[in-house]
Amino acid sequence: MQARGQATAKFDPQAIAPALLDWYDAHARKLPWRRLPGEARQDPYRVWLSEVMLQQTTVAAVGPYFEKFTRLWPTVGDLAAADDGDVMAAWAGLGYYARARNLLACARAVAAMGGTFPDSEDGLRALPGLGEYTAAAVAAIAFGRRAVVVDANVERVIARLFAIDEPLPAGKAAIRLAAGQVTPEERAGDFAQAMMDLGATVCTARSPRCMLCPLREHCRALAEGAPERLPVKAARKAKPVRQGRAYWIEREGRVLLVRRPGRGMLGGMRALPDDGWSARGDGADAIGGEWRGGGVVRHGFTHFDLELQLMLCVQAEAASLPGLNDIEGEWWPVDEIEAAGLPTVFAKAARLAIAERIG
DNA sequence: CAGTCGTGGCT
DNA sequence: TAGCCAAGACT
Repeated sequence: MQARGQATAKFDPQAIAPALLDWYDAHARKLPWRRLPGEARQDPYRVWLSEVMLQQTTVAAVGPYFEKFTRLWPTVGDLAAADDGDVMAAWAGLGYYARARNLLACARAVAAMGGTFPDSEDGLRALPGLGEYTAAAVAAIAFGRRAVVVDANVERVIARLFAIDEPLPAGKAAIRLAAGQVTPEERAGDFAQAMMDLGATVCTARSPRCMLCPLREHCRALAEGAPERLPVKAARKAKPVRQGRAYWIEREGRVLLVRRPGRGMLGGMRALPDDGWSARGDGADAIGGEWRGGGVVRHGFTHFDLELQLMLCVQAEAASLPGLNDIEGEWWPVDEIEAAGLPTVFAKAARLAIAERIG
């Protein structure tokens, strides 16, 4: 069964960290939130901010947002003092908006503690938006703590190294145990980042580049011949398609925008009025006036696909629209719609509306 | 445990 | 193309 001639005899958990750290010293990705050459340790604020942004989000997507946030709010105290709407608008397009709400709550909690982040895993874990992963990551990367950092990259690398084929999420316990066995006492932060670099560039989900892997001699899954098979994951449920309507109500070059409730789908974000496709309604569907269809926006969310029918009401005067006064909103200049901070689904709808109202 | 919660890129 | 996937947290 040793089709590729890899020696399982070399399987040695103690050899993994040194080999990986050597590889990291030579191949670490240079990322904006990593310490600069000569810096002993990374700024906890920047580590925390990047880790929250990177939750379920790619490095490429995070880059511009990290630059924007650190430019607008260089310290956790600056962020704590920021206006909620400004922060939500700055987050627009990055997704999972509960992260932005928790980000502000966390910044304010830290500010209330004197502006200094807790330096222990337990202390960090108690902050809003920091779960098991993020608390461990910040503790290790920013504070040099020996913490076992397990994200999807680490799960994949460990599942392959140890040939753990118990399906996730049930297999997380075994993976975490194994991760603890290979996490070094020193340089735990570098080790965590090395595991994630390896997972992102070499030990990838689809077609792992095992020929380039510094741990190939230590990998049971490779020795068994099919590393891409791991980790095993439970099948996903099919996504339903939901229908909805959004309303573009414009007069004198301004469009009516609303603020969505503070929790739930797109919570806290600026938006177009809609008919309740996301379990809410703002009354716009009851407005009388001259409406015309403006095309359909298709947008995929995590657990459903949306077909959003855009409705346009451009030339009517506000006073002539029965029911409009029932909506709490703001008239936003259409020319500056990019600055409104709309989530992507509504940004798509706005682009379509602007194209439609011209043609 | 299982559902909720975005988005863009890759295969 | 359609599905899969990503530095998860929260309820």
